[in-house]
Amino acid sequence: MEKPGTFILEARDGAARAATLHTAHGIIKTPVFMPVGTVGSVKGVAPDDLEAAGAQIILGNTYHLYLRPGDELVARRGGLHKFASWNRPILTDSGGYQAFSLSKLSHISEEGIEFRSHLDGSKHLFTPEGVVDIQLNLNSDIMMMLDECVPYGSDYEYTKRAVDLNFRYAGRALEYYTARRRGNLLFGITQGGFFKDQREKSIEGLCGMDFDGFSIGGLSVGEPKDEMMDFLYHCAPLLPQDKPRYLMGVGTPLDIVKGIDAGIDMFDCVLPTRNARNGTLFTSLGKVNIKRREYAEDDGPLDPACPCYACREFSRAYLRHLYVSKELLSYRLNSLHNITYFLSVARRAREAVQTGTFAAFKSEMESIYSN
RNA sequence: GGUGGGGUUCCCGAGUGGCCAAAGGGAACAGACUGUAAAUCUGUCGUCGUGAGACUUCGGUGGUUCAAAUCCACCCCCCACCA
Repeated sequence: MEKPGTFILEARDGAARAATLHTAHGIIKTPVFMPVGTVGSVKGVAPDDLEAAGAQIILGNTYHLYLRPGDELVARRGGLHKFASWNRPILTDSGGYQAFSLSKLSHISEEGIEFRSHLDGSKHLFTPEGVVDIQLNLNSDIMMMLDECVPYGSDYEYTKRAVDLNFRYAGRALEYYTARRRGNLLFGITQGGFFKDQREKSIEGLCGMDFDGFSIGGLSVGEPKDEMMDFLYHCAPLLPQDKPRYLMGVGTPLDIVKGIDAGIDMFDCVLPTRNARNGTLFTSLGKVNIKRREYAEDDGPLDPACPCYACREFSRAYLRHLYVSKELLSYRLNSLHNITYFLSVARRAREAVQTGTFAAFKSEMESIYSN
């Protein structure tokens, strides 16, 4: 077994890549989609569901797990893998995104990000160093640096200041971790808002540092889709070729395929699980709002091309009934399906890259989600 | 038979003279959701009309009034208690 962090590029098709990333809990085949399990649980499904769906790696969140149940408590339980009974790789986000999504409860300074807990209002300071410690306690395979996610609409001065601060956060996180390095990987997060020169500066600065991988943060934060794609295609090629590239928080099935097209290897998004709970299912035939009346007497499977338990065993009519009735099984089956589908999109993309048919796969996905 | 309470738009339920096509909730029908404070949120929800607006509606009938879901009379149902 290669040492954690080993990244092997296996195939390329245009800018799209197929690779393997070695971690302490196993090998990740990319492109990969990573289901989000913020508090140490992918909402609605159990680890055996995730394995059945083909999940290689899941996310956890530093901010949430630090607040509850506490990273030290998790450490005493033997780390997040053992605590949550998930033996495959885990990536933890740093909490930087929460400074953005919980901006009314947070304050960003040179020292770090101060939060008021959304649970009880208590104050907490996250520093680049402290966030590494928390993630070491969780023992995540891939740790993310504390970053400042620049909100859409921020002006140039604000963005520039954030990019500079982000650069200093990166240096502190890396220096701190290097002094106590174990088998965990630490990824840098590039920012830059919606100014290309700031994006370029952030990438140039971070990628000069010895991170194990690099991500693009701060996209899909409310900007128009065209703008997101413009920045994605501009930034992805600027990231190092020989390290994993991670597009944070993105996206729809088509976004993911376009991300791969731009040269991204890793994706995470709450969309498959959140939308599953809200009745929107992604299928090989496009988006299905399972609550719609038209499915009330539809005896066919949700997605005839999907091998998941929900599609194998149940009809659209039954899935609609479960959703409308707010049955707990609805959340599980819908989540299981969407996760299975997202994972299959990444897996098919990988196969397409390996066989040199990625362009055809991409246009197939574009036609499915054209409307 | 007596006394008291009640019948409101698909359901529950506010409303006791004009600001009422009628609060609120539910149901129904659509839509949103992108490093999860989200099993959440938004819209529509009498009919016709793009719209202004017009028309119909608060158990029934008749009446009072400029104006009635709201007041009066009678009638029809329902509930509780007493005989």
